[in-house]
Amino acid sequence: MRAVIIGTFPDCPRMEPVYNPQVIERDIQAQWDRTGAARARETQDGADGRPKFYCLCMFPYPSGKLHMGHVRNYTIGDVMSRFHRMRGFNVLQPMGWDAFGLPAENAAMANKVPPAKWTYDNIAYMKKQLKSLGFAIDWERELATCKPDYYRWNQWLFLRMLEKGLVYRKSGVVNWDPIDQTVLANEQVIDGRGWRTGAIIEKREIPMYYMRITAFSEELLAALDTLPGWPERVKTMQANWIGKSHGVNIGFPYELDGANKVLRVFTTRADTLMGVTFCAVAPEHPLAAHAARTDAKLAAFVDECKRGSVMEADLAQMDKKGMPTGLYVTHPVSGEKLEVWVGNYVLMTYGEGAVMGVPAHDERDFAFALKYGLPIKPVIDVAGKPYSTQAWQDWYAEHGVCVNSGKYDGLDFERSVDAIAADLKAKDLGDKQVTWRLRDWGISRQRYWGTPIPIIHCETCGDVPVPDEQLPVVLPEDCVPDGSGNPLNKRQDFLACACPKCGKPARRETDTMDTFVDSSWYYIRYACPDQSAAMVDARVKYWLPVDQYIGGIEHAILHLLYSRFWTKVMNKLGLVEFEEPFAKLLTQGMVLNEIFYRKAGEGRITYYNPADVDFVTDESGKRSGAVLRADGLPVATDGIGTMSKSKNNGVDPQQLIEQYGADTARLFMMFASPPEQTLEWSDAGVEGSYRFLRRLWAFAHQAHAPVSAESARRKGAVDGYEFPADFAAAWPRQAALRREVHAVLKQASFDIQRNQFNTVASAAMKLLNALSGSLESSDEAAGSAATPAPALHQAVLHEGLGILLRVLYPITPHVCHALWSELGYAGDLLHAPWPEVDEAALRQDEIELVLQINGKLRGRMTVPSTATREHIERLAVTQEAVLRHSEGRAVKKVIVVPGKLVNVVV
RNA sequence: GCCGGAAUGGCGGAACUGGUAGACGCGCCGGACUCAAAAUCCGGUUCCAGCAAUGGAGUGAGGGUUCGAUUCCCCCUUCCGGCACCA
Repeated sequence: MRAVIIGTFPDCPRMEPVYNPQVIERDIQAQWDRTGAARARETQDGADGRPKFYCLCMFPYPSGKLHMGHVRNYTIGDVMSRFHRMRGFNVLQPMGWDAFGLPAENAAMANKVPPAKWTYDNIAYMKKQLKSLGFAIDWERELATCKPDYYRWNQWLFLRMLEKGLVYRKSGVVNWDPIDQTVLANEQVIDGRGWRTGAIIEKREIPMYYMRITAFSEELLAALDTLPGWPERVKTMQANWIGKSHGVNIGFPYELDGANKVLRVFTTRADTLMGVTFCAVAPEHPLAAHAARTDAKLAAFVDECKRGSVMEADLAQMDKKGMPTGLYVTHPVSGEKLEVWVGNYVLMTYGEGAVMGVPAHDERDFAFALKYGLPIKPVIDVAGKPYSTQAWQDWYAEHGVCVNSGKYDGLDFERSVDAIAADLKAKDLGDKQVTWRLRDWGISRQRYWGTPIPIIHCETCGDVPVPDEQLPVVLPEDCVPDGSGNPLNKRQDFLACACPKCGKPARRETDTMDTFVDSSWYYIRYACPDQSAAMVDARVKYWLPVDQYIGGIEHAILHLLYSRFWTKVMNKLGLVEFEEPFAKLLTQGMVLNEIFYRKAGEGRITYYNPADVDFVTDESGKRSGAVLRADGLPVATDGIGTMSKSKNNGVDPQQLIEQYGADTARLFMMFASPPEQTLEWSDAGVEGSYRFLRRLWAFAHQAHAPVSAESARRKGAVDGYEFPADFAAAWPRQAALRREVHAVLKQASFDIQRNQFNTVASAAMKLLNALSGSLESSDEAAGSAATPAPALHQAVLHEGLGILLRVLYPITPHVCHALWSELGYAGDLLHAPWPEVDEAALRQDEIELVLQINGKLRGRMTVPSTATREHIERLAVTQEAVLRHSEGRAVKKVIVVPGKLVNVVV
C-alpha cells in the first residue's frame, strides 16, 4: 500500500504525458534558428560586462556523413559552450569544413564525380546532421577550406613566408608507384606495395617546398611551459617530437679521390668515442652512393633499401641490415682506421645521416656488430657491473666512468664529454652541438584537391612567386582524378600563364599544399570569415586565442604543432598579437565498438556489424557467445576497436537520432565515459539514456501541478527560497531531500568545471531519483511524521527540479528547455544561470564516521558535527567494535580524519 | 622499434588533494501490475564461507613506502594513440 505524502496531484491537462523527442527537438531547433540563439557578437572590450569564451571543436573532414567521433567531439564542445554561457560568458562556437584532402580524390576515382561536387554535397548533408543534434553553433561564420576566399590566404601567407626565408625548396622523399606513375600517400602503400597496382613502391626524390618550422624549435619547445591548460601528456609528446638533444658533432676524416674530406656524425654519447669500431651511413648518404658506383653488390643493397614505404614506423621495425662500403675513415682521437658501413637503420633525416658505431654501449649497434662480426669494445664501466659481449644487458647503455679510453679513463659522463669535445675542437674535428629531431615541414603534394602553390615556373626567370594582386590562384573545380597523377598537369587553362617578371609564357606550379596548412589557422579565420580585403581584422583581437580547443587525441602532435608554428609566424609578421593559439586543450578519446567476424574458406574474413549480432548469455547475465541475427549461427569476436569502415563496426548517428532523438544521443555520449577516455559503444546504454529522459518527462508531468503552482506563486524565480528556522527539525524529510539536492549540485558543479561530464549526467539521475522518491513515500513514514506542509514540499520540489533542469541542460538542451517553460520557470533556459549551492542546506547536526581498526573497516559511529578531535578519539576507543577487534591489545594511536573516519591502531 | 596513455564487479564507469572501493547506468535475479506479454514500478545484485550476525579476499601481475594505497614509488604484462603524404 502506498500513500502520497502531499496529496495526489492531478495530471497536467496541457502537457503531453509521453516524451516525444522528435517533436520537441524540431520545434526548439526552429525557435533557436529564428531567434539566432547561437549567434556570437563581438562586444567592445566586454562592454556588456561579459568576458568572451571561444570554444572550438576541431572541424570535420566532410567524408559523407557524421560518425560517432564527431557526435562525441561536438557534444563535448556544446556542453562546454552552454555551460559557459550559463556562467555569464559571451560564447563563440563556430563550425567549418576541412574540405581538401585525399578521400575526395578516391571518391572521384570510384564514382567519376569531381571532388568539388562530392565535397559540397557531403558538407550540405553533414550540416543538416549537425543542426539536428542541436549544437549551439554560429553558422554565420561557417567556412570551407576548399573555397578560394579561404585558401587565397594560405597562398598569401606562403608568399610572405617565402619573402622571409621561412619557405624554401629542396628535395624530399616520396612513395612512387612505378605502374601508375604517381606519388602515393603512406596510407596508399600496403606492405610496401601500391594499393591499386600492387606494384612494389620505390622511394623517389623530388623537389618540394618546405616551411622552416625548425627555425622555431626552441620557441615551440619553451612555450609548452606557458600552456597550463594543456594535458601534460600532449606537452610531453610534443617536447619529445621536437626532440632537443645535447651532444657532440664529431668529424671522421677520410680521403676520397685525393681530396681530404670529413664524415660528420652527431652523438649524445661522446663519452663512448673510444669504443667506436665502425661508422654507418644512411642508404641515401652521398658516401653510400659514391661507393655503390663501383660496387654492384652494394648498389643492389642500396637499391633494396630504397624499396618499400617511407614511413618511419616501417623503417624502425625492419631487420637491421648493413653492408660495408669498402671505404675507411680515421678515428679523430686514436687515428685508427674504421670501416664505413651502409645501415638500413640509419635515418638520413636525423642529424647528418651518419652514426658512429659503438656496439658496446648502444643496443642497435650491438645487434649490428653481432650480426656482422664487428668488434665490440667496452669503454664505460657502470658501477662495476659485469660486461659480456655475448648478450646485451640494459645497463650497458647507462652512464658510467670511462675505461680503456686512454687519457679519458676515470672521467664520468659530463667530464669526458667536455674533454673529448674540447680535444676535437682543438683539431677542428667537432664541437658540442644541439640537435633537434624536428624536421622542416614539407608542404608540397603532387595532388589535385588542395590549395595551389602560388608559384610560376619561367624558363628565363626560374621560380617566380605569383604577385599578390593575382591571388587567389584558383583551383578548377571540374577535374576528375583517375589515379595516374595530378590532373592539373593536363589542364592547359590552369597551366598556361605569363611570367610575372618577364611576361613570357610560363607554366604554373601544379603541386598543392598539405591539408595541414588549411587546418593550421582556420580557427583564426572564424573571427572574420567575411573579410575579403585581408587575412585577419580587428575581430580577431577580440576572439582569439581560442579559450578551449577540443579534438581527438590522434592530433596531439602534428596538427597542434603546425598550428602553433603557424601562429608564431603570423605573430612575427605582425598579423596577430597572441603567440599560442589554444589556451586550453581537451583531447577526447576515440569511440570504440565490438568487432565480429567469420572466416570463410581461404582465409577471407567477413566482418559483421554489431547491430546485426545478438548475444548469448548464461543465467548470471555473463556473455557466453554471439550469433548473427540473420542465420542464428555463431560469429567470432575480435575484441573492441575504433569504429571503422574496414572492421564494419560503425554505428550511424543518423539512425540513433531518428530513433531516440538528439538528446538521447548526446546524453549517452556524455554518460558512457569521461571525455578524455575511449568510449565503448553500447546499444543497452543508449536505451538506458532514453529511459532516463522518459522518466524525467513522466516525473515532470506528475509534478506539474505543485511545481507550476509554485512557479506562479514566485513568478518563476529560481532563487530566494525561504525556509522556516525550525525547518530541519520540524520537516526532516524535506530537509534531507533539500540537503541531498544541494550535495549533488555541489558535486555536479565541481565535475562540470573539470569536464567530467559522465558524473554530471549521473548527478542529474540522482536528482531525479531523489525528487521522484519524495512524491511518494510509505504509509509508515507518513504516519509517524507530522503531516508535512504542502507549501514547503512544493518549494523544495520546485527548487530541486529547477536545479535538475539546469544541471542537465548543457547535455540535453531540448528536453530541459521544453520542461523549463512547461513548468513555468522564468525566462528562456538559454539565458538561465547555473544554480548556486546553498551551504545552509548542507548543514547537519550529526555526522556518521567510519570506524577502522588498523585500517580495516569495523563499524560506524555517530557524533555531533561539532565534536572535537579529542572527543571523537575518546568516544572511538570505547566503541564495542573497537573492544571486540583489539582483543585486549593496547591502543597505540588514534587517527581522526575530520568528517570522514577514525582509525584506531592497536 | 621509438614516444605517449590506459587497465577497477557479468558490462560502461565512480571514488576531487592517500582516508567507507564499486556512486550512477546497463545486465541479471525476485516481486507488483497483466488473461498473457511488452512497457512501467518496487526490491536485490563484487567474490568466497555462513540461515544470519559476521568473517575472509579483492582495483591487470609482482614488490615497496604508509596507521591507511584504485590513488605515491619500482618492475613486468596486455591493450590503445602517434611516428612527419589519412584527417
